Order: sequence, then C-alpha cells, then structure tokens
Amino acid sequence: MAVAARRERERTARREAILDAAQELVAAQGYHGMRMDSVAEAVELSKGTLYLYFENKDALCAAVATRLLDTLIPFMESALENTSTGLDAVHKLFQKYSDFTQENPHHFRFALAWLSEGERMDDSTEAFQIYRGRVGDMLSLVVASLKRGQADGSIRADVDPLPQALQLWTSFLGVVMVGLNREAMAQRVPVPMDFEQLVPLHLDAMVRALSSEGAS
Amino acid sequence: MAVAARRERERTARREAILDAAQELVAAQGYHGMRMDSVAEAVELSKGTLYLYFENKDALCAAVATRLLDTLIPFMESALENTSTGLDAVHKLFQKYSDFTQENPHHFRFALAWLSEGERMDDSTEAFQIYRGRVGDMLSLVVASLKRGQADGSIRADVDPLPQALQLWTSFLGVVMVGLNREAMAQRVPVPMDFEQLVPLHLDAMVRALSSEGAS
DNA sequence: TCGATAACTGACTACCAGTCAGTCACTGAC
DNA sequence: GTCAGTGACTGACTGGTAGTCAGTTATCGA
Repeated sequence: MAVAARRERERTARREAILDAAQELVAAQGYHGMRMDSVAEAVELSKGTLYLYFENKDALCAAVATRLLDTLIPFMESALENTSTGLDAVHKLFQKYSDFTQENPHHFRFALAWLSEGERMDDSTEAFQIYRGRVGDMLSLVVASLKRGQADGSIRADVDPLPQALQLWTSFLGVVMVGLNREAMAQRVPVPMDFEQLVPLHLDAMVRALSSEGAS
Repeated sequence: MAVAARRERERTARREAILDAAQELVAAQGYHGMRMDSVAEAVELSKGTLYLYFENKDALCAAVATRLLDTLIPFMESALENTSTGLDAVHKLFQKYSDFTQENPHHFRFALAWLSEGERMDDSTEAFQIYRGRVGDMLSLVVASLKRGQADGSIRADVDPLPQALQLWTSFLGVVMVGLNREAMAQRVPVPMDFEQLVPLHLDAMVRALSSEGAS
C-alpha cells in the first residue's frame, strides 16, 4: 500500500521534472524548436518514456502552458487591488497580461500556435481540456471587471460583457504577437516603428472605446 | 534571340502554374499542410524542379501571398470611394480586409505564421522582400486615411498616424485570427460565443477610440 | 524463490524539406 | 548534318524529427 503511494509520488515528481525540462527548452527554443529528444536528454530518460507521461508533444506543451497560466491568473488578480473603477481594472488586467507575455514569451507563442494553426495541433487530449479551462478562468476576470465597470458607471451600459471580453482578449493577442517579435518585426514590417509603444497605444484605444464618457 | 524570349515566357508560365497549384493546396490544406511533393505532383513536375523556381517552401508561399495581396490592395482601395470622412474610410478599409480574409483564409494563415513564428521562417529571400513591400503598401492606405480623418476633423488630432495604423492592423489580426477559426474556436475557447460578432464589435471599438467626438 | 507488474529503453517507422549528380531535349556554330 | 554547349528537369537520396513497440530491467508480494 505504502508502495503505491511512493510510486505515485515518484511518478508525479518525474512528471514535474519533464515539465521543467520542457518549459526550459520551449523558453529557449520556442514551441517548434523544442525537440522531444532534447527533453528526454535533459531529464535523462529515453524518448519513449516521455510518451508514458504525456500523450504527445502538444499535450506536453499544453501541460507546460497550464502550469504557466496557474501563475498568470493570480498575477492578474493581484492587479485588481487598488483599482478605482471597473474600467481601470480592465486596463490593469491587460497591463499585467502584457507584463506576463514579456516574461514568458514562449507560453504566449504556444497559445498563439494553438489559436492560429489549431487544425494541426492535437487538442483532443485531457491536457488541453485543462488548459482550456484555465483560459476560461482568465477571461472570467475580464468579464467580471467589465460588469463591475458597468455597475460603477465607468463603462458604457450597452457593452455586452462576454463578447466584449473576447474582443479585448483577441485584439490584445494580435498586438502582443507583433510586439513580442519586435526585434524581428523591425526588419519585417516595412515601416519605421517603435514597437514598445504598441501595447500602451492599444490599451489606450481600448479604454477609450469602453469608457462611458463621450458615449454615443 | 527569339528563343530566349520564348524560354522566358515558358519559364514565367511554369512559375505561374506552380503558384496556382501551391495556392490551391495552401487553400485546401493550410500552410503547414501543403507539401512540396503535392505541389510537384499537381503541376506534373518533379520536386527538384520546384527548387529551380523558388528557393524554398517559405519563398514559394511568400510569392503566393504576394499575388493575393496584389488583389487585396485594389480591393481595399475600392472601399475608399464614397467615404464621407477619414474615420469612415478607416472603418471601410478594415471591413474590406475582413471580407478578404474570409475569402482567402489561407493567405491570412500564412501572414500569421510569418508574424507569430517568424524565427522559424526563412524571410531572407527576395520573395519575402517583395511581400514585405506589399504589406507596407497596404498599411499606407490606413495611414493616409488616418491623416485624412485628422484633416477633416473626424479623427482625434492627437493620434500619431503611423503607430496608430500599426495598432489598428495588429489588433485586427488578433481578432481575425480567432474569427477565422470560429468553428474550431467554438470548442476551443471555453465560453459560449458567436464569433460572427467579433469583427464588427472590434471595428466599432476602433472607431470609438479614434473618433474626435468625446475625445479627452 | 519466483511469477507478476510497472517503468523504462532504444532501435525502428513514417514523413517531409531540401539536395545533387546525372539525363534529356533543344540550339546554333561549324 | 553533326555535335558540343546549355538550360530544364529528374528522382533517389540525406537529414532531421514525432511517435511506436517489442523487449529488458527492477521491484514487489506471495
């Protein structure tokens, strides 16, 4: 009996070790650059063993991303303290989100890959269901702040919180996607541009769009 | 002499045939799903021959995307007719862009792949330089309309046209990225949502943010 | 002591972008 | 007419990577 418990602990520890290695490699090489062989080597296991812990590469990455979202969500929640209005809260939530993507660009790239080329990613695994749930939790923070803003009058009354939260999130994704690759983007986009400005500019636009002041 | 001219014509025709095949396959299978072997088979050439016309897969895809942008730009320009104000023009430009992505989702996926995982894409080829130029032309339309809007008073005077055009474009990319995969997204994003609403909602937010009415 | 079980291994398959030595067909000079 | 030169084309091959699976090893309980 105690044996089973110990085995369970060992299994969990090994799983965490794999996640640590995968996370580090994704951080260094990006989602596509991360190789299952490299993960195996890093944890001193054979590649086959990885597949005893994760169904496939995508599931492993989803598990890494889930662990990161477990950090992001409390981080975003901390932004809600000392907010004067719901509108202010929305602004600060996304500010935190932006900070997080700067610290964890690899996580963001994974999320993007999932959203943009999802057809090629196997999201039928349990790991993905859990990940999906976390994304929902994150979006709920935005929805709640939008409602709060409508209650305190800082956000237009005709805003529909759920669709608007998705609009905020998805548009933000696009901006951060480009801002994240700003070094490469400077050569890539054929216009002179300081990409540092982009996120603040977008947040400002979002606040203006939501604000009850000057509403039609 | 005439031989050289004929050879040149034949070469161009073959190049176009390859582009046609590649475009169709990218449309059907997506950027990642398109196989160089499939393109070769479709044009009844060996794979090696493709590499006499295009440096690599990415360059071929960039050439496909360039051809599509050659269609998009006049299409967007046509939106400028019968626009009452610069603000209205910006709105209609993006509306056309949205329409185009619905018709040519594959092109958009390629652009996304380029922007989001650009490190892994070889964008040093000539085909990419040309593509970059087209993206710049497209953005110029937005910049010009923003300036027009400031001149006619429909857009806030404190908007900096070039950064704002990038903010509009990049945020739009995020929204369209999600909207494009709305079938998959319905299961993927853990909230009930009619993704058809998303683009109009975003355009509305952008117009509100740019509008000189109610400006602080 | 030994059969059962879980954990692990690594050589293997399948797949795909890109390469290159060699073939083929046409051309123009002689 | 011949034949060397040239450009177009070929397809078997390389290299790299995700995922598989038959077999090995270690540990456990009876």
